[in-house]
Amino acid sequence: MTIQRKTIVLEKVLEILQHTQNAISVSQLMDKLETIGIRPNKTTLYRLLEKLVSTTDALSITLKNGISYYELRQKRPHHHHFYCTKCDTVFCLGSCHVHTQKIDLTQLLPSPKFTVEAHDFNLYGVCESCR
Amino acid sequence: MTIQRKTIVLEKVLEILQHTQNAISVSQLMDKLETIGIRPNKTTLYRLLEKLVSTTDALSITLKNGISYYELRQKRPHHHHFYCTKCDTVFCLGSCHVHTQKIDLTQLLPSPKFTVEAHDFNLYGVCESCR
DNA sequence: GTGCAAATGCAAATGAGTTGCAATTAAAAT
DNA sequence: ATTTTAATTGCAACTCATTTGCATTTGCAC
Ligand SMILES: [Mn+2]
Ligand SMILES: [Mn+2]
Ligand SMILES: [Zn+2]
Ligand SMILES: [Zn+2]
Repeated sequence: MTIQRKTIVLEKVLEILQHTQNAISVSQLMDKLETIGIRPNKTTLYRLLEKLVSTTDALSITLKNGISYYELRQKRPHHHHFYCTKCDTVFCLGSCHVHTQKIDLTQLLPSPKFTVEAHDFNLYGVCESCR
Repeated sequence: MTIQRKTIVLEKVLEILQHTQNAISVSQLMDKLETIGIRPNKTTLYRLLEKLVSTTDALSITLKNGISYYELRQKRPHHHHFYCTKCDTVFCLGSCHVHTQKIDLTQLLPSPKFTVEAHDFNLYGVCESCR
């Protein structure tokens, strides 16, 4: 373990992740970087995001379109997402209802001997500006 | 629209889908077909499943591993799934808590003007027999 | 039997994501 | 300041589920 090198790409990616309300995909990220004149190699970008996830600075969610979207953990506690099928934007939702409403997942299981390690919950539909 | 042809593959696939408790992937389906001596072309299988889905006889769920799992609609009303990360089995869960507990999704949205068309909810963990 | 749409098979393409490996580069050690 | 070392980058090739094009086969209707 040594000190992680500072890079322009890392800085800009963090900046973009900080300033967006949404979770974003690699291709959306590449597009945003392109608008500020940065065209990173996609392997580099995947590796950077993988590192952010492994250090728990970021998390990724994967939707049923098979695409992963990334966001910084620091921004919000555990919550879920809304995917707009028109504009492909992934909006963050309010606090997870499973936790706020203390929903007992055990009673949904085929057997109480199942161990639940994670859950995901996604809404699909059309966002305000796409209506 | 004409009458759909009967085929051995279709019959056997329906039979397998009928008799399993779980939602199954194309590769799991091919494995099961192979044990009864049927080795269908994978394109054919994909097309068959796509047809079952388009006629609403079946539905597919896609998990964060990027793989789609299929099941017959007639078997159960709307519900969600548990994915065992050890054996890759997708178990069907009890009735959807969003409906049974009348959870108001609107309050989770960034704005009430969002239109929710669908939701999915998946549990990930270890099943009874894999513990 | 003939005609025709449905079904099938094969190879090639797709597309997100990954991997191997060689080339760069920044930081640490000298 | 120069060398050493390890992190970072880029490129091409690869993976793997799924899709597509296209030519061939097969049931069903007449
Ligand atoms: Mn979020
Ligand atoms: Mn099910
Ligand atoms: Zn949650
Ligand atoms: Zn539900």
